[in-house]
Amino acid sequence: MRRSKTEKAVTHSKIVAVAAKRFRELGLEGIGVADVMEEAGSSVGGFYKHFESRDELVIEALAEAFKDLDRWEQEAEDLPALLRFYLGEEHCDCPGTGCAITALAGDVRHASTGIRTVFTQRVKHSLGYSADRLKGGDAASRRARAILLLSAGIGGLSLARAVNDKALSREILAALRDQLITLTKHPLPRRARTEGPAAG
Amino acid sequence: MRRSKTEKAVTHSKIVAVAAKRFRELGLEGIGVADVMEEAGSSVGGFYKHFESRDELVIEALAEAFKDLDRWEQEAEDLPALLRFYLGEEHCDCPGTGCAITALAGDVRHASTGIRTVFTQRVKHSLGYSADRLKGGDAASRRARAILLLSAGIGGLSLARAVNDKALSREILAALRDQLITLTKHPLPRRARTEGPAAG
DNA sequence: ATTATCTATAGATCTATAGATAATGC
DNA sequence: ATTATCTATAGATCTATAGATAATGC
Repeated sequence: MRRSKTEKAVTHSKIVAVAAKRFRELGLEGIGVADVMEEAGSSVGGFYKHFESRDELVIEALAEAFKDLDRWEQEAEDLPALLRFYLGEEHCDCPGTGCAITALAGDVRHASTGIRTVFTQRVKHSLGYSADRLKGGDAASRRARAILLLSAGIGGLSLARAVNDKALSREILAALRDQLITLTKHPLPRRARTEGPAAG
Repeated sequence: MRRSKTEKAVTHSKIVAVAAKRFRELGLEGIGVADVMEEAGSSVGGFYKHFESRDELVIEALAEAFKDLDRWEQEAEDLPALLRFYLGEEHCDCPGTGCAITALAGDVRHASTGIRTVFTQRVKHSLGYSADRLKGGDAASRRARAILLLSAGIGGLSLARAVNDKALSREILAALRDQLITLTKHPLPRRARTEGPAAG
């Protein structure tokens, strides 16, 4: 029954890989430890020799899922190409292998501090990535547009997935692809700075 | 122990009101039937004389929560005013009394068909509302911009709430208020229509 | 007689732990 | 001897139901 240390590491990786997929697909509360272990080819009892708690698995699974983002960022030719993928129908239909920020933003609000911290770091990274690659405008404009692009991408993909109507889902994706790609190239018209802190 | 029919209706309303608040605050799986009943001043056993299932409560609670959206839409002076509220710090800090689309978009993806259908209807309504009030451009431009505004609003608010860093949260809200208000007034520059179906 | 609500609980989860088993690694 | 994994289960949920209680409404 006992395996070697290298085999344990393989088991560990399998568990994290399954979790990284299923948490994105089903939500952070959508699958239990026992089912993750079974899908990884192990049984429940061994779980706590790999992780101190379920939360620790979530944190490792998040880090694992973020590696997909890293890969897409590295491989994308430019921001428009990344957006075409990000707002594409395949990405929309496969949350389990897709962006973990979008898949889990809603759940992270209710999660532990550790989970939220890992998530927050990745959001900061993604904003920096986009801001560095935007065309036109000054640094502040690019930073603001990065926020707009990320927000619209996350919100649009979340909507397209939540909604029960395929035509609407496709329409949302297409409209965002079109407009967000435009926004990578041109800054928005500057408007009079009437913004106070925030309206109640 | 038994109460009159009118009193039962009051009890029913209390249950739905508590659920409408707590589901937005804690997520659709974040609070159980027993706790909702207790907070409404009743006990678990009576629940299924009011609702056929927990799902039915969720559907009624969603409808109740959407009434807040109706009210804001009616009372807002114009779209910029609505956005200043929607992306304001108070709304961000109080999901329990805020927009149910944003609060529950992530959860709805994993919910039953009945829940998703009610949600979808409301998304369609909100898109129509925004499109009707946008300035500039043709109907297609306004429809597309309505999608962009709703997506960015939902995504930005979700991010601002998920993130662990108050400064970042505030920055996201401010950047979106600024840019989305601009987008209510001016159409985006038209770009060459190179969009195919969707990239893989 | 009907029924709105209550207490109590069945049955199905889910996280975490206990103890056994058998292979690794000193 | 140590330990990676297994089976089994404790203990804490959570949805839904059963049966009792007492006030409503015919």
